[in-house]
Amino acid sequence: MKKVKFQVPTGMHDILPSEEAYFQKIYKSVESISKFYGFQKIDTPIVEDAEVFSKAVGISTDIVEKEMYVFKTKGGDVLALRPEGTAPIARSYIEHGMFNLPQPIKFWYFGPFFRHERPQAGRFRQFWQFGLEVFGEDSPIIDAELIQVFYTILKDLKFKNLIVEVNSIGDSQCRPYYKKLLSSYLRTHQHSLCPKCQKKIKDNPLRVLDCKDDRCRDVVSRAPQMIDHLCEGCHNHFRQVLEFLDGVEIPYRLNPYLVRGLDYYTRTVFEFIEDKHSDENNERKMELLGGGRYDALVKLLGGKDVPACGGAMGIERIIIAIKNREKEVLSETSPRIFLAQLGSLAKIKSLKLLEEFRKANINISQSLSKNSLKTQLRISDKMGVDYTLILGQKEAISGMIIIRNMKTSKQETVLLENVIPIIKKRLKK
RNA sequence: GAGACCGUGGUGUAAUAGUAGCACAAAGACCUGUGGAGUCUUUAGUACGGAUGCAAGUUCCGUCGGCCUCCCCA
Repeated sequence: MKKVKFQVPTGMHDILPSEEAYFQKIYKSVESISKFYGFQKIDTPIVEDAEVFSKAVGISTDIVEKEMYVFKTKGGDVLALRPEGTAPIARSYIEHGMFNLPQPIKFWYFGPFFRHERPQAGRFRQFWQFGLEVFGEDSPIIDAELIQVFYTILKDLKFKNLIVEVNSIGDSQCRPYYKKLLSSYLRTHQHSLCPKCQKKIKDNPLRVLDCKDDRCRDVVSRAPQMIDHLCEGCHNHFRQVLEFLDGVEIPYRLNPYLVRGLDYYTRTVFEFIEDKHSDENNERKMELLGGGRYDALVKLLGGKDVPACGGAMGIERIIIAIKNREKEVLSETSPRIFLAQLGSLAKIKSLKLLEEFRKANINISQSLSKNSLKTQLRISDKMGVDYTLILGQKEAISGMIIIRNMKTSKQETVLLENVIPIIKKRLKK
């Protein structure tokens, strides 16, 4: 082979068969649990009108401002590779008049998303997300149910020590007031903030809250908190969400500094992290999942005034966490039966037999192109099958077949037409 | 967008500036009647471009990638 000329674009990756096992495991888990809780699958295009995102996510957010892949089509449309999943689904909800369907309406999705960022641990330019969205219901039970479904999924994927961080960031009634309060507080302590945060005071004071700079944290720790300034509606809503979470015994932690980077959120916001009770290797906590309520989004995108709530989980991050935790490497389930053949008549009969196995829904492997029995047994051994069927010239002529137990090396000769029922029985043991 | 470190066959690793080697993996043969082993053979590499120098995997510069941090987020 000569020099490799092409390689995957920066920050993107091929999902090779060995990696695919992890995706499949996660997919199966999210699919069955989502379905159980009444979510329906939805897929939207990989690209959308760029304005869908600039309007929904916010024109001044990093995601839209710096990280979106935008291009112009031949027809002149300005499209963007989707950087997140909520806005497109809201668009679809509006476009198809789904507010005329019985509400609430619940969706789940699983697919690739794109952000032009500098890649690093658990962060890619093409990454996969699983997400849930609920439209048309403002009851706090929805917020709690959503958190519970995500929690159940992560539990199903064997996550332990999960902590849900929650906060309420208010709505259009109370947030503007709080923003003013916060920025005037911050302004009086401007000199003790990091330079970046000093700039944020004016247009996005909320972001100062989750700055990691020690100076800012100090100032923030004495700052007024949103939860103390919620309007009555938001306050009640949040209180009920917490009550429901208590009811289902989900471990949560109030984090008054939790704000999200997307503009469309209102009221409840949440993030899931895995609590690494400070092991010797002080791993940074990685956000596995994030979401919240976005009651104003549908209207903002031109629909009716429909409340909604949702969240999304980063598949690659889940996989990293699983790999950190489990030594054993996941692999796709391999067949437990191998068919070895010898001679041209046996080859022909093998083709027929394989088809019978397929119809009987039994996974069977083979290597028809190999002639040496030794080679075939070696291959079957490497695959780790339980039984190898040997169809040689003698057997092919007399209508028999050998079943070899690979563990005990014992073998028996049976009638060819009986082999499937016999194998079925054996596999059940 | 800023910064740190790194880049040798498919993988893992060697090579004071002086013959790019080893192991594993893979393919084939022994082997068309019985696997886990063996023997033999084969495949395959200094990311790319430039500079210095008799000589560069090794030094220098640039590019491209990887990885990690900041930022932000899933």
